[in-house]
Amino acid sequence: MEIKNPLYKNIGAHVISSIFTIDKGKIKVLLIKRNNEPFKDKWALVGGAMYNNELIENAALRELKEKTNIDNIELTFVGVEDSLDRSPLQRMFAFNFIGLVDIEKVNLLKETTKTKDADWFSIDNIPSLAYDHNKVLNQSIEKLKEMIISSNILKKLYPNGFTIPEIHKVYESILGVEIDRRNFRKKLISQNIIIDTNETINFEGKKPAKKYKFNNEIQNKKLY
Amino acid sequence: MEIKNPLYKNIGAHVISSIFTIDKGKIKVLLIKRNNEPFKDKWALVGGAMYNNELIENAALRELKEKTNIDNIELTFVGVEDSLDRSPLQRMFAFNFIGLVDIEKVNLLKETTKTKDADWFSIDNIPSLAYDHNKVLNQSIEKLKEMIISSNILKKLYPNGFTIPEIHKVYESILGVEIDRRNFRKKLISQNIIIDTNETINFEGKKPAKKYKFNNEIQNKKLY
DNA sequence: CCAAAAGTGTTATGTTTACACCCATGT
DNA sequence: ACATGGGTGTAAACATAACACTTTTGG
Repeated sequence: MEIKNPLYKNIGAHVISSIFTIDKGKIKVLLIKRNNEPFKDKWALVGGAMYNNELIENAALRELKEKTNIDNIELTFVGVEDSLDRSPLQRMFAFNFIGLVDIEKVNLLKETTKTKDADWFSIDNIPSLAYDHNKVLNQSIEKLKEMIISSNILKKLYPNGFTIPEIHKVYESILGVEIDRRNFRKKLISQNIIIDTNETINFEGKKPAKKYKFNNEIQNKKLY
Repeated sequence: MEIKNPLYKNIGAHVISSIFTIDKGKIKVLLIKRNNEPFKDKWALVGGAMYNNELIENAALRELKEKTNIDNIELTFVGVEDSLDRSPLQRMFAFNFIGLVDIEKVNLLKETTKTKDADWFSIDNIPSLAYDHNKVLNQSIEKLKEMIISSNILKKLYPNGFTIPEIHKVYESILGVEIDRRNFRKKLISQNIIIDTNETINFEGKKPAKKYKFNNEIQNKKLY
């Protein structure tokens, strides 16, 4: 039994991933430069068209691997775009995801048959992107703000530990507010969210800063 | 320019709405009994197939109106189901929504050409449903739990006011925890989330209870 | 020695939790 | 008059917010 009425089919789907990282205390997103029409030579979020025999999230993971070499990543679903004309070829849904990576651990492919470049962009300096990717990225940034208030994210962004001034700066820049240094530190320590490693590293200051790690026993605690 | 590769198309979409209401202090969901194959005579959430020239949310609103006569309702997107075999006919995404209605204001259609019955079911007594609707409903209930901790929901469920014992019971039953009566009341009043209307009505007790209404000046305050 | 960032403590205020008795009404 | 649910207050624990000086290091 097959559906004959064309009103009910002939839709496709894009999968789009906003991959974020922290680079020297600044939040950045991964963009690729397209090598094919449509939008040839435009920067874009990482993604492509889903095959109709694969699951949405698997399609997003496959595209990520093909176009950037990133794998072993957890994706979080953000939402769907469904304007009728968002793609010039036919109606395409866009399923949007967020991923977080440690920039040190990524072995980024700069070129593939479908991409001619790939790079990290500060989220306050994003060029004009292909398709509706600027809109999609804004939604992903909003979602990231919701996610960052949950302590879990520390583990994904800083698997090897972090300093308090470092994450303090990240929280302020993502949330867009000032947070008192002393209260921020006190909260993370008194609520056992982070653990002192007894090492020190240099972040931005002359004076080295203590290195902490995320406490695995605390799951998903709301920070702000 | 048209996409030729069948790998990229021939997908359709269902839109599914879990419509909740409060009936005598109990949370209930609206189900319809199907009148057509597949799943003829099975209970199901309200929904149907999206046309490929309409927006997802509009499709959900249209199906709601057609099958239950409910309109003028705000839908909240919950998520997507995408298993390859969730529909017997062809691959169909399912876009799932939540809606909240005042049971007093609904003029429910019990029968249409596509439905032979419609009724409200307590969420702890749900029959076996068509398609993957049991799974979808469970996800919607989880989302409802997230939504109920935001004060905004009071306005939608109780546009005409409510008593504190009434919503206390609803919060306990949806969240599945006990909440101290005194502290619950104190929180809502001291944080100006609700306003005394100086009327009283009977809920469950012999003694009439004070009627309150949601304070429109407070938006989206987290309760728990 | 000094500039620049890291580290630290106290107080006041607000929020949350725990807990027990009286009140108004219908039967 | 009594059973049923509605209404109320206080104290302790905890969380948040505001605020300024000292320490360590590289240059």
